[in-house]
Amino acid sequence: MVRPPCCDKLNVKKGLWTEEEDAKILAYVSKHGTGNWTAVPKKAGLRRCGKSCRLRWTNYLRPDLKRESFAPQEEELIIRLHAAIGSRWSIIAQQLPGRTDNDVKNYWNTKLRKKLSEMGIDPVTHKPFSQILADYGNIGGLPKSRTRIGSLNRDMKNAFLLKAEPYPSPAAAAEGLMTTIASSGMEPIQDNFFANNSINHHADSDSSLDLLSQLQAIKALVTEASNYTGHQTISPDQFPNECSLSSSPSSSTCSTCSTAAQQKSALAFSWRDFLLEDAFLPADHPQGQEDHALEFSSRDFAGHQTPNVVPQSHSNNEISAERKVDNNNVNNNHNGVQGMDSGVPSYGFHASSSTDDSSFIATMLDQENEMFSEFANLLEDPCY
DNA sequence: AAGCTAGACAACCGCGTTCCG
DNA sequence: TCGGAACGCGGTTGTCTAGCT
Repeated sequence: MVRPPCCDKLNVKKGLWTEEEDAKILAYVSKHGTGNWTAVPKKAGLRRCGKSCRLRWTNYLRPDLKRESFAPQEEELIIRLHAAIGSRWSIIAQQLPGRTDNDVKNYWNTKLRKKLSEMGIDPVTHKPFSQILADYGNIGGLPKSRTRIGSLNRDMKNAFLLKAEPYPSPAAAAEGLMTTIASSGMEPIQDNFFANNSINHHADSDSSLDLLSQLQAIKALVTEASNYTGHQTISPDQFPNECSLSSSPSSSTCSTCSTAAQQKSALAFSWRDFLLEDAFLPADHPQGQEDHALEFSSRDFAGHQTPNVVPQSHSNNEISAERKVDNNNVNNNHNGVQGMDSGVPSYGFHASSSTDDSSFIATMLDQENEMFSEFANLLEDPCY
């Protein structure tokens, strides 16, 4: 690959940025503004690639960046958006004021992916692992993708072979996340979006959604979020660490929530709330009746509000210290989502106690190995 | 106390898209 | 219309640090 001209010099510095370099970037931007990043290194007196300068500014130095840890509601929104549009981190980040795509991506890779895996849900497809394995039995219509299978392997490993499981059981893990959902008061994604749009989404939902559909998904989800926060976009102030659906005053004033949606209580959450609706849902499982207004264009997103965040100046250490506080807030909210199994399709997977795990894992892995050997040729991806 | 490991996050890389002459 | 430069994005890697043995 041909390096960009700005990076063509052998003496371009790489690696972590120093405070001096940061100061130069800040001084330059405050004086000249952003843009023409290729000229920045020279004008700012930096031995850095312009691309690196832009990245440093975008991901770290920008004054409107939020430094605090992700709130449960932000977490929830990320999960839902990821379920809707996949790893379009920049789009997801746009719905999280003060967060960069890099932030969201890192948070997903380090926290959320693992959390879903521990719940027995494939973070790529948002389906239970057991169901994906079952899909292999009907492999005829399955797209060949080593990536997805690799992900499955990796995430199943996370889910079942962790040496120290943070949760006493998958059910507890699920409960922790479900409680997060309950506190956010949001609706299941498939009810509010997929079920109401004639989008043919399959296991590989990422590729089956066109841009407009993705934007619609975001719109619906963000609208949902704002219904509970009472604001158009989500700002830091709108994310209390703890909240309950029942006490959310704005839930009754929502303009786009359907009656059916409003009738849902916090106790109505189920496993499938985290899954993409698909053809495998039991026939007797009626989809949501909500009919969210989705008549808008992609322009709706162009006017995304810029967050009004007070500029902050943090050192790396400060940020690290702040972020380390976060995790406790995420799972400490076990405020009584009971009856996880009520109304929950099992998909052949049962959140089990630890005593059942070994046999369950063995069964799953045996099944996986069997299918891999049987369909090895199909699983070969010629692209690699 | 030293070494090891895993988690968190910053930064880089490669590629696709957009812009502009 | 075309080609090069700039920009933006997503995946991946590197580095630092805290916790554990």
